Amino acid sequence: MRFQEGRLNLQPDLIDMTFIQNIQSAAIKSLKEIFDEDFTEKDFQVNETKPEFTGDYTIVLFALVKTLKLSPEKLGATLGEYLVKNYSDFFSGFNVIKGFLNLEIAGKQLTGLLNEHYASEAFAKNTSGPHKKIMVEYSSPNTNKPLHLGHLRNNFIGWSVAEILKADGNEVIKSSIVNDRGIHICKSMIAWEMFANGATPESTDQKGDHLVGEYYVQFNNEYKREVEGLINDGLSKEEAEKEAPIMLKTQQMLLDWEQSKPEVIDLWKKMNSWVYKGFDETYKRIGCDFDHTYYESNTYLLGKDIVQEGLEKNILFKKDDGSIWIDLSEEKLGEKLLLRADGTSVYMTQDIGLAKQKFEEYHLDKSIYVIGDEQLHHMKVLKEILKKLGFPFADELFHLSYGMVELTTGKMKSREGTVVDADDIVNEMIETAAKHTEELGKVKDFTEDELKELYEILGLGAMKFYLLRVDPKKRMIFNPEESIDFHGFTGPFVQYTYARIQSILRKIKAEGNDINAAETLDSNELLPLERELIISLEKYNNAIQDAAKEMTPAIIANYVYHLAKLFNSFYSEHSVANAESQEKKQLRVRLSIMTANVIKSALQLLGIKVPDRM
RNA sequence: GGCCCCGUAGCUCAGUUGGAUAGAGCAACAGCCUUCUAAGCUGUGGGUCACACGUUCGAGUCGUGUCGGGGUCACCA
Repeated sequence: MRFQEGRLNLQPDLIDMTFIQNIQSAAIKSLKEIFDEDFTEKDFQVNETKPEFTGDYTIVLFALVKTLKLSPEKLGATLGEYLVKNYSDFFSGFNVIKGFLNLEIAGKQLTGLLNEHYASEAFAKNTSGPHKKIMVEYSSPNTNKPLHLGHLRNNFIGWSVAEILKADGNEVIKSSIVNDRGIHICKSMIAWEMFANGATPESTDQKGDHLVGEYYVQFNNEYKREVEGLINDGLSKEEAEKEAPIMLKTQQMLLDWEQSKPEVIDLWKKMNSWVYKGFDETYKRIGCDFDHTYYESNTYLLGKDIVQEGLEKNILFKKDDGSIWIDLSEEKLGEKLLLRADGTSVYMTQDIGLAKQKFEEYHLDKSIYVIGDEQLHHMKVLKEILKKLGFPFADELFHLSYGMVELTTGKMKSREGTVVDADDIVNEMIETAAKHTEELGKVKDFTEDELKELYEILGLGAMKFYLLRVDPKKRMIFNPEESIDFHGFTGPFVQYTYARIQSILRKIKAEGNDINAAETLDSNELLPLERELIISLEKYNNAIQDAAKEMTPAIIANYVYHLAKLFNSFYSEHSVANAESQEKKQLRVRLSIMTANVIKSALQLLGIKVPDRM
């Protein structure tokens, strides 16, 4: 955020910063001038002032007291006076309570911020930023079953983190690796051959991913049945699991696939295409997109040459049976197999190859993997192997791990069919949105299409906000019995605030006012809620930076909720259209426009759209 | 068993590099629509921040230990 030059008598290098950064800089400079002591921003804290005290920002003095050998009260008074005197355009007052120096930001500074930024839709987005090239891999589905609630969390987090990193000034490539081969894919194929009688998405009027998923479940039912039968015939559990005919058939199919047997490849292509079509529909609906899609069927042989090289350099070693390993016992990660005795590769081998390919293809500075936390160990090992193999990019791999979504009734398991299906839950949310909207009856003049669009905006808004407001790394519990709320700390709450602001602006325009009148406001007298709102708007910048640094959309969700909440208080307390004076009206119009812009922008980072009416 | 993560109000979650009397929403209760949309606003009740010790001016936050929950330690992906 920029302060207007000339308005603020800070040094030129202090201009391009947030309020907090400005306060830190001003304090450091003042301390140097008063006491001739050098401090950095890490030596003391600048916080927001707690509501029960007067002031906007607070400098915590305790840490400075030791060095300066002054009482906190004396230091606070000295520094406060100096700051207000020398930065009079920025600070209008101060008070000291115990070790806390509370500072008030000058009203002029706040109205100045409004004047400059209220109409900017790109407010707080970083355009001069680090410009790092970052790949965010997310979603990465299996083609043997439809997406469920856990995948939605992954998709929303991945998409949103990518957008947040863009807003923080980086170039971002969204990618996905489709897990389209392997024994699990063959399971659905075998079951389809055995039980489907040629059923297709068209013949059953079903989404392709759902159809294929059904046969994956059916495989497991049949497998279980066969194993039980064999155990009854006297086989041990292990033997039965190995000998079950359906499993033997599946393993044969995997071999046939690897040898490109035409009828297997044809079936594989056919069933995969059904799934892709289904996925595309879901992705489109939930607003996910990818700049590049990798397919495991193309990448599963990657990494073999790297392993050979590693062997030649003695970084890896060969066991008597010919299998190739890496020794990570120094890192307390044990030994890890990289190539089987028969020369075929494992999951890790491919990940090594793909990591390298990504960095080389895109010249990345950083590669982020949005993957569930059950793979923390795998990703740790991957990173360590790459490091040992001498790849400099190893340090730039980042596993953005997120916790499982669990149900109140227990874990979701695709194999057992105990999942909350992604399409189902999205449909439910949209239906709920429709129900609420109809009950309230505020948009009776909407056309069918307008209503449909509104329901999608609200239903998906509720859904996305619900999954994104929680810190990704924490696992979360979902109660399928209770539908996701539309009141309180929710997407629709924030969307509602936006819609109400649009309503205000419509009214003011309808009265013949120009809401973009060019005159500059110079009011120094702001009411408490007006002050709080501007200060809250200013913090959007911090929210983006923090969210990008921590890679968590939850920071944006919390920020925008608090902003909306604050605006709602302001809304019920003060009138915009019937403000006490023309000047107040102008101020509040700008405040409303800027709030709406920031809400729209922040929700956009979460993949949530805003309605003009609801 | 080894390693990793988590434990904050009845429930779901915030709580910035340690800072002032730990905050929201839901649920409960009480108010507020003749005034820009009540999907809203205002208020009340609700806490041994799992437990113990330690570090220090100060600990929900850092350290050690204990208890409880989860994950992982595949020639699966």
